[in-house]
Parts: sequence; structure tokens; C-alpha cells
Amino acid sequence: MASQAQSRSTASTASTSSNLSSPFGHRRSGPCQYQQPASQSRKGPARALIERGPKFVAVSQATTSAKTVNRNTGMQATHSLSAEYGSSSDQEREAVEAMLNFHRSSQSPPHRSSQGDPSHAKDDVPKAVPASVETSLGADVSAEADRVLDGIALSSLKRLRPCDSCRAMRKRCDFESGENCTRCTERGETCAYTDEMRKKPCLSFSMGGTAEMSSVYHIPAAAVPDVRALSDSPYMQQAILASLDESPRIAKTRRHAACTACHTKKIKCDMLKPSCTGCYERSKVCVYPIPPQNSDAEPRKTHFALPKSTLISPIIPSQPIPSETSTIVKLEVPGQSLASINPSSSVAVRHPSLGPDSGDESIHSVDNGYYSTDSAASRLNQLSQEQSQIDSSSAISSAALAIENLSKPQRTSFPAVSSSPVVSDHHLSNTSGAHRPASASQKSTNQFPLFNPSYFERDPNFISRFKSKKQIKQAAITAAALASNPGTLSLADIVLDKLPRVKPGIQKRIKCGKLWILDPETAEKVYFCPICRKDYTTANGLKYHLSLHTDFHNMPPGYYWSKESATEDLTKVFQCTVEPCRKAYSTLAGLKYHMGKGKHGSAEGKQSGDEAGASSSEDEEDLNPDE
DNA sequence: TCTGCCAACGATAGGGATTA
DNA sequence: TAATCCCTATCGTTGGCAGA
Repeated sequence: MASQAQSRSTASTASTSSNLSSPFGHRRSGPCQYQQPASQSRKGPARALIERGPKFVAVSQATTSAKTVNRNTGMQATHSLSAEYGSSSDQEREAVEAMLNFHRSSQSPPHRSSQGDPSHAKDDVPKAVPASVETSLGADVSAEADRVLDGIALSSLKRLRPCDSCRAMRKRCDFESGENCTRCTERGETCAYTDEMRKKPCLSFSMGGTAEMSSVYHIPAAAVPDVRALSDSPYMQQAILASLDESPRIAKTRRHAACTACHTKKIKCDMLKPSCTGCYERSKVCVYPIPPQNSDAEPRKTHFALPKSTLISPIIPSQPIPSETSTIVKLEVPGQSLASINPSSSVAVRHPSLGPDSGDESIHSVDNGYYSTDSAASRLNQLSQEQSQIDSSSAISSAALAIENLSKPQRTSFPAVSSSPVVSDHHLSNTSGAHRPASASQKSTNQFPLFNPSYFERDPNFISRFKSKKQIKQAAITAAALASNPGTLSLADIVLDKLPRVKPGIQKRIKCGKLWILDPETAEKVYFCPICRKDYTTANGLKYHLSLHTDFHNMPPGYYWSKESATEDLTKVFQCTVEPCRKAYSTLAGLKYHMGKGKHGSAEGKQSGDEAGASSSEDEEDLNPDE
């Protein structure tokens, strides 16, 4: 714990230096606690990995994710872009390089399409993509996208599914060590992906997004590597075999594994027992459905799920530990020696969901969620080691970042992402000053921030975010569209996709009555708006805020964005259509209130802006004299 | 101080993509 | 085909601010 504090202190010092000299005027109260991947270098992970070795080249380049929502049509398309490729041949590497160069060459100066055009809100042509993209990209998407996808994803698909061993054990396969997953590495084995274990539909997937998307996105031929040359890839051969396998499959009914509450709420259930994290945090009773007695299938387990026979904790999280559980050793703090644990006795380990850094009983009661198992103790030990690594590496990386910032000139507008320093995704996000202009006084001169693929060179693990080939395909399509017409994607979605996953200890929550709230003592506002520099403690807060900056792209009927008002105040882009009111608001909600409950409050006003705008203010006041 | 207005937070329902 | 859960929209609530 002392070393941890020391690391924090060291990092804090570095961070302070960084803050003082940050070209973005970014102030932070704490150090970055995130681990910098060892594979990263000043060259950036993509180039570094390309040059590092031919065996398993991981390229992280030109990654983005965005979601474009057209409110008029209701069409929604999620794009995720990544080019982190796992490949094993020169051809694959060349393909990767081709894509990489394409993205590099296609980065153009920022611009904001349709800005200031009031008619933009009524423009229903582009659907999810601006018309400029459509005209510049043309058609013939799907085929090209398929080719790209085959090239960039087939060799990496191996990493999208568990290896045979993990699959047989029903364990999570992390693929962390390149060719081998951690589990196989520890066992001295090599990950295998045999035909028997293969999941059949790997190769067959449908075009992501929508028909509109497919008609407007086009990947330039120059950017498309000749992926057909990759057909000798072992995995591709497997995939082809898979696609040819038409043998009927026996339909199996999945077992209800999530707890009842999570199942009902349709939220992720980590299936921890006796209480999943969701129920634990809500102080609710976690109930799992009783499996059928004659079932021969073993229920799925997470790596924390333990045999019921070893459980010593109560089902109800708030219930204290029974006193009979004699040899309980509370391993509250990661790093605590495990030597005192008697392997033959029950060992109480903190609920894994509490994380490694939440040892304070005022924050999480340690009476909750204990497990009795050696594996849990082992896991705790692992968490301890991970935490210490994070602490040490974050201190180093924070110091490096501070040095980098000291040597950089001051910037006055939204930075188009420098080539340095190379930081991890978490680091990038946590030191969000990397996206923050100098000061709030420069707000009015701020450029509309653009997506720049090099943002995501910093995230070598980006591929892990994709769950399917379909998502990768969408990413490839988006990459091409974006590269051809940068700046056209939703700011909110681009930024939000890169939000940090705040680790425990950074955003602790405390129990406040019935609710769990962020601990004001420790909560850091790690989420920053790149436009106005407002900061938020939660992703949701920033998400909401970012929508305010982008909603004018898809104004509902009757509302429109006023260029004139925006010139005066960029934050007030929602203007009342009623003459002579024309009051402007910074949010759509504000204008809605204005039209609905506010000055123009009326039944008509609550229906649509068109109707509200068409009706006179006198009529509305007559209808609602009280308001 | 009160009230109206606004911005934002947090919880939740549920559509639907994905997976087993 | 059922289960999982990501993701979005929506709603209720809270807190800050400005004007009365």
C-alpha cells in the first residue's frame, strides 16, 4: 500500500508538471493510474509492432467508432473502426501497410460540414452519412468492404473467439500473448483452433448498418489490399471450410444463466454468486433461476463463479457474515500477503466486483460477497500484482507525458492529435487534456473537433472491442468513409467511444441512502468535452453534454440551428421559431421546455416545433394563461 | 427568499444485435 | 431459437442560477 501511495505521489508530481505546462491548460487533481502497454513506443504501436516481428503483427491504426443517428428517419448505424490486425505473412503485413498508408494519406484539414446551414436539419438525403460523403464515395460498397474485411479480419478473427482449450473449459480466452492466450501460455500449450471446435458462422455475416449506408460508403480501391492473396492463411482456410460446412446443427436451448434481476433488466450479469455485481451494488437480492435437475449440461461459469459448496457468504448482500465462518481472512487490500491464509480452511475474499482498490469499508462493506476458495485468493493476488504494475507504469508514463508536454508549443485550438506522446487509451482519456484546448476563454474560437485516426494508434487492444466480424466490417467501411471525408462523423460518438473505462479507485461510489453515488472525495472529472472543456465525472454526463453540441445536426421539425446565434454563442444553437421571441437555447431540451412548458407552452407546442412555430404566441398564451 | 428555468445526473425500459 | 446484454431514449429528480 505504501508503494502504491508512493507511486501515486510520484505520478502526481509528474502530473502536476504536466498540468502546469500543458498546452491544453488541463488541470487534474490526480495522477493517471493507467498502465501503459509495454508494446508501445514513440513510434506508435502500429509502426512499432510492424517493425517488431513478422509473426504476429498487431497494427492499431486509424481506429474510430462512431454512431450516427438520424432522428428524422430513425435510422441508426453504429460504426466501429479498427485496424488492429493479427497476421502472419508478408502479404498480410503489406495489406495492413496499405490500409495504414491509406488512412495516413487521407487525413485532411478539419472542417465541419454543413455548419451554419439551417437547411441541414431538413436535409434527409444523407441519412446516416452526409451528402458530401455520398457524392465522394459512390457505391459498390459491400463487395469492396467484404474484400477489405477478409483481408484485415480473417487473420485476426482467431482472436475473436476462444481457442479450443478455453472453449472446452468454458473459460475466457484473452489472446493476450499474441499467438497464445494466457491460459495456454501458462500451461505451456499452444492455442489451437480446430475444426471441431470452430464456430460455424464465423465467415458468414451480413452487411452491417443499413441499406443506406451500403449505398453511400465506398472504399477506394487504392485502399483495398489484395486480400485474396491471403487465402493460404490457415485460418482463412478454416473459415472457408466452415462456410462450406452445411451439416445440420442440433438446436440447443440456452440455459438461463443470468440472475433474474439482470435478465429482467436486460443488463449485463457477471453471474457472480451469491450475488452478481449488479444486484450487489443495488443492494438487491440476487436470485438465480434453478436449473433443471436432469440437466446434464454444466452451467456456465465465470472465472469468479465458484462451486456453491464452497460459498460461505449469504445470498443477501447486506447480511453479515455468519460467525461460524471461523477462519476468515479478510483480504481487503491488494498486495496483502497471502501467506497467512490457511489453504485448508475457508478463506474469505472480497467480492471481486469491488475491485482491487476499494478496501475502504466506508465505501464497500466487506461483509458482502465473500467467497471461500483458493482460486479467489489467487485472483486477489493477481489483482494485487496488476495494481502494482499499474501504479509503477502510470507513474513513469505520467512523467513521460509531462516531459512531452513541456517541450510542446502551446496550442490554441483543438489539436489534431500529435504524433506523440504515445499513451494508452486510458492514459489518453484520463489525461484528457490531450484533447483540450488551452482555456475556456478560447471557447469561441474553437474549431469543431475532428476525428483523427491517429487518436487510436494509441490503443493496441482496440480489436478486443469487436465482438464479431460484422463489427469489423462496419469499422472498415467507416474507416473508408471517414478517411475520404473526415469530420463528418458524430462528435459525441467518436469521443464517447474513446471514453476511459474508469478503474476502481478513480471513481469510487459510496452509499448515500438508497443510492450509490460518486464519492465526492475521490471522484475525478475525467470526462471532458473537447469543445467547451466542461468536465464530468461520469460518461453519461459527457454523453448528454456532447449531444448538446451535435443535436443541431438533426433538429426536429420546427427547430433549427441558427448560424447567427451560434456566432454569438456557440452553445445556444436552438432557437425558438416563434416571432418575435426567437429565444435561443444551448440545448434542445431547453428549447423543448420553452416550446412546451415555457413561454409558448401549449398542447400544440408540446407536439411539434412546426405546429408550435406556426401558431402565434398570442394564441398560445390564451390557451395557457397560467403559464 | 422564492420561483422559474435550465443543465445535468441517474435509473430504467426495452429494441434489437449478437451469441450459444 | 432462446438468452445475453449493448445501447438508446426517456423520465424523474436534483442543483445552480437569475430575476422577481
